[in-house]
Amino acid sequence: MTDRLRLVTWNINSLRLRLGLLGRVVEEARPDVVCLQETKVDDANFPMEAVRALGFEHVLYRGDKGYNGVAILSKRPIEPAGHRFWGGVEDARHISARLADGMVVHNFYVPAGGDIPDPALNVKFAHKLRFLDDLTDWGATVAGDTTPRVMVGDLNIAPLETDVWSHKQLLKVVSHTPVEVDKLARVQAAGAWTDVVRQVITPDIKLYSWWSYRARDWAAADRGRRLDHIWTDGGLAPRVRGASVLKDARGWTQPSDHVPVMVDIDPA
DNA sequence: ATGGTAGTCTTACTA
Repeated sequence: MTDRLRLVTWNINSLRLRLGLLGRVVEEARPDVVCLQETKVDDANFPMEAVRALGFEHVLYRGDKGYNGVAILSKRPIEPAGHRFWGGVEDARHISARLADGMVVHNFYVPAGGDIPDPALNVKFAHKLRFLDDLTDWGATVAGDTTPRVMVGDLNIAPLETDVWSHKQLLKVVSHTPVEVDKLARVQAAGAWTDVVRQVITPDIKLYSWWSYRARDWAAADRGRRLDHIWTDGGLAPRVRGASVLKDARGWTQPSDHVPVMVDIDPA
């Protein structure tokens, strides 16, 4: 019998620059597992000693020099559960880990997709759409699996009207366009995923996990989007006891533009 | 109002 698992996902926007803020998240939230995106560090320079000093003895990471990069930090033993490339581009946007009870955690950093929401004019948007199609194909292969599955990360899509500050004003803005929202729904359906954050914080409530650096006053404008997600398979979803978004982290000194999102999962 | 800010491979690229 193990204790309840506390899982955090956070686009940290440079791990090395924000080791101190990671320490603050760890101190305040006491997570057992932390999934990071945009670590922006290649594997040779991963700050393993600093991460270990925060209490994470079990760490998996894959990075690119200066861009992308994902990591799974764990206080409990984990083993690698595979990784691959998505959408035909070889960058570090996926890593997965298996815990001792068999639960597999997949950590994703979906491409932001650039500014123009047209795959014919914007190769970054085309890559984002192909990435989502690959996630759908993959989901179909794991949907029947009885292994407890968790999928987290910066999916760079805000699917619900209450996931954005203005549904109408963002319909043509990459992250909330109908083509992306439709494709994310296909990913979710194919993999039989449950959005467990919205299971706890119901869709009638506005909820954001990202606020642009470009606002004069991010809190006053509050023009946020919910880009960071935690999904589980249907069997695991009833074991999710709580979900929260650590909005305060956006107001810390030299913050990431994303804030941590967290759930607690009961043992089987 | 087609800007604005932040981080890194820094005078260019990504987000």
